[in-house]
Amino acid sequence: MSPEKHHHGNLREALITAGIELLETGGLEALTLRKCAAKAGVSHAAPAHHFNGLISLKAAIIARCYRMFSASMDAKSRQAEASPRAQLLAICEGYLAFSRDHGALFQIMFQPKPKALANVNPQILDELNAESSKSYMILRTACAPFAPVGGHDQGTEVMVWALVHGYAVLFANQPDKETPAGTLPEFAHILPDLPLRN
Amino acid sequence: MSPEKHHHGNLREALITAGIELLETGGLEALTLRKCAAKAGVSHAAPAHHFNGLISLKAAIIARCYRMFSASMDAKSRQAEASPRAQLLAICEGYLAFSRDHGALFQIMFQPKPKALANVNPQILDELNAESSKSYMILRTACAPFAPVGGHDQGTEVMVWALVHGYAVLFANQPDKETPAGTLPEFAHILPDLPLRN
DNA sequence: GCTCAATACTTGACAGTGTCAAGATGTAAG
DNA sequence: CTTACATCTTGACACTGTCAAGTATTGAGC
Repeated sequence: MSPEKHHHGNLREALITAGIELLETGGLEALTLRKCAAKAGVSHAAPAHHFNGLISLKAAIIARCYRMFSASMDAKSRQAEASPRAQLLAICEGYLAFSRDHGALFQIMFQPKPKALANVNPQILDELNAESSKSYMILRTACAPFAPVGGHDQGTEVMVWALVHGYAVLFANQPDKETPAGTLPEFAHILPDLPLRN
Repeated sequence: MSPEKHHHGNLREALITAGIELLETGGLEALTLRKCAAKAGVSHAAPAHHFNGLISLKAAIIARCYRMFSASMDAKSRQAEASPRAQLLAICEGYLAFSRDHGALFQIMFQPKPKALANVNPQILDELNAESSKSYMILRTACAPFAPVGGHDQGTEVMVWALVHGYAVLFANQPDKETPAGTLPEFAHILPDLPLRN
């Protein structure tokens, strides 16, 4: 149970940290099992004893990314005033700030993970689902004060999520890319006016 | 200039077609230079004479994908009535239908392509930009009848694009994934009411 | 018809990648 | 001390993209 167990200490966390560093500095395709192992100072096959292949390491990395993601939204939320609209905008600004400041992390989080996810350790998968649910709950809570869009229970959160995620993917996440013609409106200008409940 | 030039004929187009087939059947990571070459019946190094590396083949594939993408939106547009709202919804339905029916193509189209794009043949890059601009113009035309959202010139098209793209990425493109809690509202229900110009 | 240069393709190699099998090494319990 | 076990290393394999060198086909000039 002690953190200093064997040769290395806690290799598991070191590999996740190494992976995030690789992503931040080199982008999506810089993430490699062997480079993570080298960065952690172990041999190329060492990770296999902690992660069920590359896909499992990715899942563990993504789980930690979701924690940073939630923190980014929470931080903006705390800085904003308490009105529902200000809170919702703050959540979205946290969403967009993360996609801007941690582009590669944002990409791997929402990159479609194919059937390969079936091979990952159930414990890691559970943690991943828990963290992503937590992030979603932040958005959902910020949407709760507003009347349901389109008369559908999940209408507001689906609309806001799609809007902010599309904005992030198309514009915020790609620093160079501008709107095909002209300047880009700020997100606050394209978020529709949402009437409050009741 | 004749289409039957050398051993193979027009290997260039055959490689693009092979790549699209690989994507459709095996997903993003099934696309491989060597598999494309094998599918076209040539040796593994043959593509190098037509494409400046894998990234150039990808760019050429994406250009063809944009053509299919535009066709999908155009088809829905022609089936719909002429009212601005019906036309805009039809364009979006074409957008979503493509993301559903050609998930891997949709993914590679909007996958963030890193600095590597600098290495692709300028001619291929021009074609890619031309095709993606054509697709964007379809959306822009459908947005034109509506008053600018947020008082910004590009407000409407940016809002609609972000909304439909986010919806596609988060829901339509991932067949299994449902909204985290409950059922998913249809896109028509989350597209806000947009007042016409003037 | 022949020569010759250019184009299209093949073969072979190299450094990477993920993954597996087998062995070595340290840890901890009996 | 011994034994079982978790951890890590070494080595191999197939696969990837890319490069260098060689071969074959095409087409133009004469």
